[in-house]
Amino acid sequence: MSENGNHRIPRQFFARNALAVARDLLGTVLVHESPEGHTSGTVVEAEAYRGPDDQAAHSFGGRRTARTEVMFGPPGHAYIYLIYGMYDCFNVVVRSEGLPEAVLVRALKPMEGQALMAARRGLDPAAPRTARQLCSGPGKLTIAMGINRAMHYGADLCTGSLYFAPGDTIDDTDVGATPRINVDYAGQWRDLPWRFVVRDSPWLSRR
DNA sequence: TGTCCGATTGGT
DNA sequence: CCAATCGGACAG
Repeated sequence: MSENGNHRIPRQFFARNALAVARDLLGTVLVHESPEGHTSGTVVEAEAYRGPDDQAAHSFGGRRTARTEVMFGPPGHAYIYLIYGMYDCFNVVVRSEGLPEAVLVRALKPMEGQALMAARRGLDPAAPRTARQLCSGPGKLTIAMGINRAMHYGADLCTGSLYFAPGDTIDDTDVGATPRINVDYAGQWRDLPWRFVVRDSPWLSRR
């Protein structure tokens, strides 16, 4: 369907290190214009992954395989991977070609198309607690937004139907930084505060 | 080819 | 706390 005023955040925005992009992605709006309908949500939680030095990153050690290939390409494309054999996680490739960095989008505040999101998630759209469960985790938001690896791996987020649009500007005082979730295997990188959140947002992952 | 395990989630 | 579930990474 047609858009009114929404425009895509330009590739230049993503051509920076993962920490800067993860922080600045807070407040922007992830939009997916899919055949089934239009959904969108404001980013409230994102994590930075910096390969090849970052032991938590899939690109650690310069690991370049069919899965991580897109991380080595130009910024502004989707890196999507299957986790635990069940869920797809959505990342934006950042920095520049040859430097495999990415930002994992972990939670959104649902905006447009919440009924469609609930349907995709198999939740009762009328239940009072549903809104909170729609996009409060990386595996949940891909389902709610209709994002999957078959359709979106490597997708150009600056030209296609899946993109980020400008949204709220989040002041530094409203940004929290904590260690990333579930990266206990990452040695000294485990405790780095590379998870950025909108402070006190009710839409974050993990209750 | 075989084995191990995960950037998660939802139920016990 | 724990099972679900399967592709990727790597050893042999």
